[in-house]
Amino acid sequence: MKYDFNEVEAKWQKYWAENQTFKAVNNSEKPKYYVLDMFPYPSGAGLHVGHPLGYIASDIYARYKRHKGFNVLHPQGYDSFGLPAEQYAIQTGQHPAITTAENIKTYRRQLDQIGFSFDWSREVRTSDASYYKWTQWIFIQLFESWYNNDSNKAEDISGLVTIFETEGNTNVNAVSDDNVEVFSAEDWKVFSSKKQQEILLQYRLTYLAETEVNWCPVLGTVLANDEIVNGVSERGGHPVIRKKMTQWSMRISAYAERLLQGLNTIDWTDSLKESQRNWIGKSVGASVLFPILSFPRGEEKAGSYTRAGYMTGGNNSHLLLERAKEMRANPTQAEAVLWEQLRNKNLEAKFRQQHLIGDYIVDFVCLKKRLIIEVDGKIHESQIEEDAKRTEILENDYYKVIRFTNEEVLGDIESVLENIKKELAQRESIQSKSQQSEQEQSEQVPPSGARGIEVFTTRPDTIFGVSFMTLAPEHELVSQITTPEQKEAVDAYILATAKRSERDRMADVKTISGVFTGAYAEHPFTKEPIPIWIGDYVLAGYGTGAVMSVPCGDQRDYDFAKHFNISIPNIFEGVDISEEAFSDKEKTIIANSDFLNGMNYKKATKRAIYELEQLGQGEGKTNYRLRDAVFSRQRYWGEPFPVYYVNGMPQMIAKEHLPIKLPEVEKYLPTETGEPPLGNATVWAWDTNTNQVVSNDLITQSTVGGNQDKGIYPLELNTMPGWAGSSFYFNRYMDPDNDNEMASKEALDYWQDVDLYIGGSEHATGHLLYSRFWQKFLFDKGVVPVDEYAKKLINQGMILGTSAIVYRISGTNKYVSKGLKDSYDVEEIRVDVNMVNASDEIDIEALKKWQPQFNNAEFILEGSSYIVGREVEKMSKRWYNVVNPDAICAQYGADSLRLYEMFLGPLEQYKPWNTAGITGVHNFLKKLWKLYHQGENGTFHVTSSPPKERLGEALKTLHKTIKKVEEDIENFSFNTSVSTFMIAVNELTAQKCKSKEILEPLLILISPYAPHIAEELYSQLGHNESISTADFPKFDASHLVESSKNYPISFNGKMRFTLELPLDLSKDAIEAAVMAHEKTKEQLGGRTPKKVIVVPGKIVNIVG
RNA sequence: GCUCAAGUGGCGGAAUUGGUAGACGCGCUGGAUUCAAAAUCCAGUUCUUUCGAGAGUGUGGGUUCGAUUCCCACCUUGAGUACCA
Repeated sequence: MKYDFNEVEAKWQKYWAENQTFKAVNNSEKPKYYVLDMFPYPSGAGLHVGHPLGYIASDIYARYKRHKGFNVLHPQGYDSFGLPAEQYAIQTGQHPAITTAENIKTYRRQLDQIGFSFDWSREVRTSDASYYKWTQWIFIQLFESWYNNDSNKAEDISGLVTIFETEGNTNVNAVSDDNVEVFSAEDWKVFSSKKQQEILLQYRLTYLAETEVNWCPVLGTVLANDEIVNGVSERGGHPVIRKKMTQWSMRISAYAERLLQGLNTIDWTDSLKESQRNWIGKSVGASVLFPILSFPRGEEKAGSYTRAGYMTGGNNSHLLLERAKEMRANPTQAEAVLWEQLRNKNLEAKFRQQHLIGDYIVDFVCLKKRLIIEVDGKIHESQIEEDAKRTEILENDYYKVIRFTNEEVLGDIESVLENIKKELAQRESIQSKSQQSEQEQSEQVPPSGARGIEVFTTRPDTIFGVSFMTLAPEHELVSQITTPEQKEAVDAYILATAKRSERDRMADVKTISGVFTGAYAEHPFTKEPIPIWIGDYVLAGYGTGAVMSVPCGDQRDYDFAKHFNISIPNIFEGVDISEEAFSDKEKTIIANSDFLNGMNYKKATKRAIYELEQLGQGEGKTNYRLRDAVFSRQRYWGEPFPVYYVNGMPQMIAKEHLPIKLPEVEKYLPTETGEPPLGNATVWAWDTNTNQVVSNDLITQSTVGGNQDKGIYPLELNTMPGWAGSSFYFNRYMDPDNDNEMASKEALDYWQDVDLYIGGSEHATGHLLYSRFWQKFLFDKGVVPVDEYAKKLINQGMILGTSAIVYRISGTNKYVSKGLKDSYDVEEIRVDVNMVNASDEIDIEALKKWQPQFNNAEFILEGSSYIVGREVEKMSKRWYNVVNPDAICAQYGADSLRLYEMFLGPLEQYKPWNTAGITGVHNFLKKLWKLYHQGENGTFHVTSSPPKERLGEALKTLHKTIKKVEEDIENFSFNTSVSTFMIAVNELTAQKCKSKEILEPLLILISPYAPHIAEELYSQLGHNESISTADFPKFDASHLVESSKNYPISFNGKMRFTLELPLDLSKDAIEAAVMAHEKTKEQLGGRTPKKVIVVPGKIVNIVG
């Protein structure tokens, strides 16, 4: 009987499908084991031989675990939302759902033919509404949550609202936007609903915010940081620019520390953990506030300012103060007149002139009554709008603003005063809590201004080494602090920086450039003025966009200081800094630093932070590089948001109305007005009465809130990014058909987490980070039972192509064989690898037919054949080096493909594919088959009564194999177990073993790797059940006990000959036996050895 | 630049509590079988060699009786990240 692999494989694939052999149950006496593959995006090109590598490895492990008595969950599905289907739709008009369904069909066929033991009953597709219902649900959960730093977890937003209602937000320790205003419970209660919603958005774990995003004009969408490679889009390599847009974001930064710490609890590869650590980018140090001295050195010293006191200006208060001073000195005529009346407390209220409130200078103010009086001259139209805005902001802060014109004041001062009196009488004394605390706070700030430049540093211990500060050119303070003399130079520099693209700036790191702003900051301890520079080596996007420059301790600062001749004070004991900066923390001893003198890095850091805190000018701080993740995409083929807008504020659709299905559109391109593709949908409005998606015509937006408001509102036009659906699919597999929950509690509690996850390392900072984030969130909310979803993760390496190259003699149609090419001037041309055999000879007839240019070509051969050149590179259509698994399966069978992919090399390694080598494993399978078909004419022949004489040897072979294969699988060393099988089969063949006692367990060992042939031979042995759950053979060490050892005898460490000796010999007896041996004497040539090393059971080494 | 991998025959690769380097397979060489080819089987295959032997795991040092394995320095390749303060 011949090994007809095609027939055998088809037979068993059918059997497995019909019997649902690999269906997992959600409860079992057996222990559970969850083996997961990263589900594929079903691309139009189908699978090439590189794709199944990880699936084969995980399948072997899953099958092995079944043999070991586990209830194994091994599911598969499709990450079926994505760009390529959409781009295909744009080109052809074909609906992405149709393309996707077709591609999935191809994938399924290709996967099936390789014989994977997937439980297809649990298949998920991220683009199915029944699936993305739960993607939408999780989005809503994130929206309804905030991150409480005190409990260190996500909590329900309603709890936050309760806190706001009872005590305002002063004591809330949450992860939120940076610029949240402080308010009291009273404040909160009188805020408009819209304002309340706006505030809550600043706390929610998914929030709508104007953010600077990576916009790709060609793709017409935003991209996440991890979707950009070298400044261009990962897909297609299109340029990417920065652009401000209102987008949904995910507050992943809230989880930065837990994402970092969690890495210590999971068994993932070091390189992958390292990638995530880098991406999170934790740095511990201090934030330090450097007050700004607005004047160049010498003109005015710190401490001589008017106390800012109750003044509440922002970062630029010092400048506004100057301006106010100026205005006070030069009042308009009307202002002067009115001030004359107000200053003398004629109205029994204290007024202040040209006073700073927030970021505004108001003409007159009575702080006690919060009444502001403005006197306007002739105002421009344009200013009316700004004044209105200003009034609104001030009124939000409980000020009342009244305005008079110059004419009114000058013409009829009495009635003006009368008006003011009236207003004063109506205003109660207001001294709100927040105002009080504001006052207290500002009383404590240093005299030189309420604010300054905040920097982040990891080396607060070097603070006495600061000799200048550097701001990013984009820093918001730059324009405010620059002195008139420096303005021109600074503007020119900013312009020059802005012109350079991100890429240029990255590429050119050597050129040192920067400009002095003319302004100075004050050192927190020495109170010395420090010049403030701008330079493009400081990045606006990291930390605060400003650094305290310590040239003696940081090479970039050092280079900058050298270049611009700034002093480089040395604050390190016994260190020479004449050539370069000294950045070693370990050896640091601080000097010339007042109270830090003599301390090491650790001590000095602690002390410096303590002293800064005493001054109120700094604190210990941890900074993370991880940014919040933008969650909106301007695409069609993605999950729609369960969101509609009332008054511009986002509203969530209740869970029971999910899923919100993707609407039909005419065109998949952005609309003419620049809206995302969903802007083309005509039925895309939410009816809050019927809770249905309805026609856009019904939207009554113009009368929102009014009598005509029918409760029908526009839906969100963006869709979710690719990583949304893949961030929880591993949980969904546990209970994929559940329509009421993402997965039932029972299913989640039973399966818990993934025991083994196999996939590519390219997802290190994308999918693998986002999914950990969602898992932790779901854990906080009590949805899932564990906060890390994958215990162990292995990255399979990539299988590379081996391109074939022919050499055309330049300017001719002649092609020269590889060995002769050096005598000619040639061009390399890649040709289809499928025409090349194992000896690198190309099939010339096939080549002639392959492309017309070869039709009449002339070939200069080596001997009788044309040898091609080889190049290892990524498998890709453009290199003609793609090998299709369909062809391999047809020619050699799935078992051969599986074995060969494993045999190529270690799983994690990148390795080239060369189809030629597959004959080796294919021959092995044929030999294996033969081992069971040694009867007449190759009929099946296995005996259950063992021939005594050879069974001992066969048992040794078997148990050696059991031991090795078991170790190999546990260590994911699949390549070596294939070798082990070959050795076993070679040995058993040599032994002419026909015994069932040996050949049956052997099949179980092989079955995870080559399941089809194993099933077939197993059934021929008389079994009616699938081999898949047969018990894994038990290793018995007693079969491997040896009585003697073939000792290698080495001289000075070089092995010269071997000597067979009994294992129970003593050290001395071994030495005696070796020394007595003829060859030993020969080697020594009469010399006496200095020393003889005997390691019983291992080696003998003779020195001398 | 930094971080993490990795460097072994013509090729993919094996071997690490330090103990016979090159398992297994491809390719190649020779032979058997065949009219011939395919297929199959057998033998050989790290390099050099004066056939005694000598050298050899990226390079140079070191530790050791003994190093592919441990230590130091360097080179090369791949991956990630990048003026991260």
